[in-house]
Formats: sequence, C-alpha cells, structure tokens
Amino acid sequence: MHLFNTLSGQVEPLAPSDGATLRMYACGPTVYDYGHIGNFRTFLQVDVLRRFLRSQGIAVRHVMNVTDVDDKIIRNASAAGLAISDYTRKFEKAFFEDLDALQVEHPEVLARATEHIPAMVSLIERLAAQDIAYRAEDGSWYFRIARFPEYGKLSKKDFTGIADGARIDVDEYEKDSARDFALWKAPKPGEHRWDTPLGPGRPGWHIECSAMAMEYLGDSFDLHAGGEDLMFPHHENEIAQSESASHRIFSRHWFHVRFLLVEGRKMSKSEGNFYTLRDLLLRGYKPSAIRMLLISVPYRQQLNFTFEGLAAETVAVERLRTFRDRIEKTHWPQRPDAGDGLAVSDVAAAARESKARFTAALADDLNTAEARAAIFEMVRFVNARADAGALFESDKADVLDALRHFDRVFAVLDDHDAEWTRFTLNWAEREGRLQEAAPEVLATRDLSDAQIQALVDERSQAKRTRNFARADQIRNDLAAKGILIEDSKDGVRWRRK
RNA sequence: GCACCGAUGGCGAAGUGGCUAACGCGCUGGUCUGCAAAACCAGUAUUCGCGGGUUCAAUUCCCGCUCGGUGCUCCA
Repeated sequence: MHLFNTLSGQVEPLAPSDGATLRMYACGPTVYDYGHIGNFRTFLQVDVLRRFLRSQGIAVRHVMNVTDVDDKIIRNASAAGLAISDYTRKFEKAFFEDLDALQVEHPEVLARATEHIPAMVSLIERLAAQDIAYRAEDGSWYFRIARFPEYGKLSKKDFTGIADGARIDVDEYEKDSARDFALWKAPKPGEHRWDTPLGPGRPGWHIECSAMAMEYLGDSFDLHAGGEDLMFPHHENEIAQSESASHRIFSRHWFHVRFLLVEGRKMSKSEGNFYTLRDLLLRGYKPSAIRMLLISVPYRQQLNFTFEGLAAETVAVERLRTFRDRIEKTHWPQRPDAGDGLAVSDVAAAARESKARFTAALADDLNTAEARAAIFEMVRFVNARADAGALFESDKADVLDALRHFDRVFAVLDDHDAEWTRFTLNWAEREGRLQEAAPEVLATRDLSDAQIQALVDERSQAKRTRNFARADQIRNDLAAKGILIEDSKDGVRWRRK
C-alpha cells in the first residue's frame, strides 16, 4: 500500500522492512481524564491502518504507550489526594473500554511509562556519555539540540539560528539553549519521584516514547503514528533523542492524523463544543455511528464533526446492516439458465468490482471516503437487482464476501450498540452522572428485550383482530421510548433507535 | 506576526487538465402498508470561495485576495 510520509512529504510505499512484520509505534493517551472524540479520531484512523494491513495479510506489531505520569497527572492526583497509580488506573481502564465500544483493535504491546523508567534512564545515560544530555543545576537533564543538526527535519522547521549554542537564560533553570528540552525532571517538594543513577525525579514526556519504542521495536522500525499536534515538538524530540543515541534512522514512516472541528469550530471547553465519547453515548448516539463518522473522512483532511453528520451516519450504518440481513436471510431463487455454470452474473461481477475498488481506495493513502462509496454503490445495485427479481442464490457468496471484506476494516456491521449504551448508563449511575443521559435513553434502559417483545406481540395480535387503535397506541408508546417497530412481509422486527 | 493546510450541492464529503463532478444524509416522487414508520427504487450541483494568469481546454496548474484551520506553548 501507499501512505503519506510526513518525513518526506510524499506518498510512499509502506511495507514491513524485515519482509515479515510491520513494526509500528503509536502515541497513546495521557490518562488524566476521559478521552474525547478528537483523541478517538486518531486512534480510529490508526485502527483503520492496522486493520487494512492485516486484511492484506501483513502481520503487525503495534506498540502503544500509556503516559501515566506527567505534570497534569501529578497535579490532579494530588488534588484528589490519590497516589498517581490510583488516579491513572481509572482513566486507563475507561480508555480501553472506550476503544472496545468503538471496535478499535488493541495493540500487540501496551507500554506504561511508569513501568519503563530504567529503559529511559539508560537511554539518557547513552546520550550523556556523548555529552548530548547534560545535567542542569537543579538536577534536571536536558537534550542539547545544537548537537543534532537535523533537528527540525520532521516538522520542516529551521533551527540553524540556535545551533551555535548561544547561552540564553530565559528559563528558571540553567539550560544551555532556550530550545533544549527536558529529558529528566528534578522533583519538586512532595512530588512522586524515582531514585535513579541520574538523581531523583521523573522522566520527561519525549524520552518515554523513544525508550519504549526502541525497547519493543528496535532502534529502527517501520512507522510511527500520532495526532498532527505531536509532530512538533514531541516527535521531533523523539527523533533527536533516538537517532543521537543509535545513529540509525528511528522510524522510516511518520503518519499524522489531522484534528477535527466540531460544528465548524475548534473543539475546546471554552467554546462549549468539547465532547468525550461518553458524553455522546449518554445522549443516545451509537458507537457504530461515531466510528463510521470519524473514519469516513480521510485522515489527512480536517473533519467537521456535527450532530447532523452523526445522525446521518446512524442511518447509513443501519442501511448497511439491513442490507446484509436481507441478503443473508432471504432464500433467493435459483438462477434459471445456469447454463455452462461459468458465466459470472452481473451481481457477482458488481460485488467483485466493489471489493477491488474498496481495496484499491484504501491502498491509495487510506482513502476511506472512496472505499465506502464503492460499498454503497454495490448495495444500491444489488438491492435494485433483488427488487427486480434478478438476484439469485448463487450471487450470495460474492456479495457477502465483499461485505465481509468491507467490515474487516470498517467494523460497523455487527450490532453491539445497545450493549455499550447500557454499559455507559451503568457507569454514569456509579459516577452520579445519570442526569446527563437523554430522557429517551433512560426510558429505553428500563425496558428489557422480553418486555419489548411482549408489547410487540400484543400489537401484532391487535392488528390481526383489526384493533388498530390499540396497535397504534403500543407503537406510539414504544416510539416515545426509542423503540422502532418495522412491519415487513417476513414479520415484525423491532430495534432500539 | 511568521510558516503550513484547506475552501466542491441544504449538510458531511470523493475526485479529475477535456467524457453524465463519486458516495452518505436530507429533500421530492413512487413501491409496500389498515394508516404510518421502516425497507427498497427514482429524481435532486450548467457547477467546484473571489479576482487574474497559463493552456486549444481549469473546479483541477500558477499568482493575489477573502474566509476557516493548524503549528510557532500543554494538546489526538
């Protein structure tokens, strides 16, 4: 496949350099709060990448870090009167629950910063041995940027002005250059600290990722991913640290996912358009629709997240699910003129073409918009043939195969939505946040499937006796609680809206 | 302020130097239905932010402008 590489500024082939396994590192969450939809756009796009690679038969070794110590965590934990690990554990757990709700595959390796302090220390020691890392008067360690001439090659910034190492003491600490960044931070009074050969303190953010990536993937690996904001300084610093230590190319390929807008504006707490995944689930939006929306706009485009768009994706996902059900569960007629049995029907041909177009679109820099268009075109065509009585049992395999292929990457066809909504409501109840749930969502919660089925059956009975007033009453009551009843030739079906 | 990215129908968006500008939603009409809803089908941009240029030909390339976003500081 081909993928844009931030480092070269070009779309380039991507393949495992060892010919077997694609080794990739993706910056994970800092677990100080619940994840928001912006976070998840990045994780979802990385998921699309790894799912597509795997669907193409490429093995993936994906390492993701969890930053479970940083300034914010230390501040919040002490404000809550908790040990750092007690504070972060809750949000780390919530993060993985959110990934599960969104059908995001877990990485092969999960690396917590606090469990890799020795690797970070030894990396800093390697740099210190070359005088690239130096200790400041307060006990913090810094990276000497003037010693890495390529600094800026990822973010395309020009730092030649500071390469002379002119001493600029604008900081509270004694750095040799204002641009030099912290590798190891001396502890402040009362702060959690690790006692190491470097002295007491805690790791800087950037050294974390370098140390853990190199520990699990080697000095040099295939791909490094993250949100666009991480390009500078985080990833630039990772490159500087790692390549200074190893004298090898750190990551060959850099994958950056663009930020999203919410209702046309930057998402921020002050704008009032800041949403965690859980906020949306409490409002009754489905995880499948959120996944579909966040995936459908190619990763290099800014995505405008709107509630109208989310509602649209809910319908789009439902249409695909209905289509699969229809194809799978209907007993289609045998083809009348099977003839030589070699000719490919127009339906089968359309399905194969759709599958090929889908794969080609994703192979072309992960064009998810084009890929899903290929599937929807097949859906429309096959539905039309089915309505015309020209869909046959022998076409089924190709159509379902194309859908399976689609869903290995998009992962929206299997319906886990109600399950996650219920999970989120239970969580909200424990957290005392149930009042944030939409009334319709709460109403549905108290209705078990059996109760709904009983009402649906009662309505069918009422219809049979032509008691339409009672039938309509039940239908309206259920609708008010978010339950939709659908009558079809094959019987009555209901679902949670 | 400096640097970079984007601007396509009501909304979200794909795409291309010339063929009918994908796809989803919405809307309108139809099929189905006791009526609805759902489901399905069909129709729905003489036009790609504005101005100029290059070209036989530009939405697509170049320049300027306007607007939106991002980085330069924590941020997915």
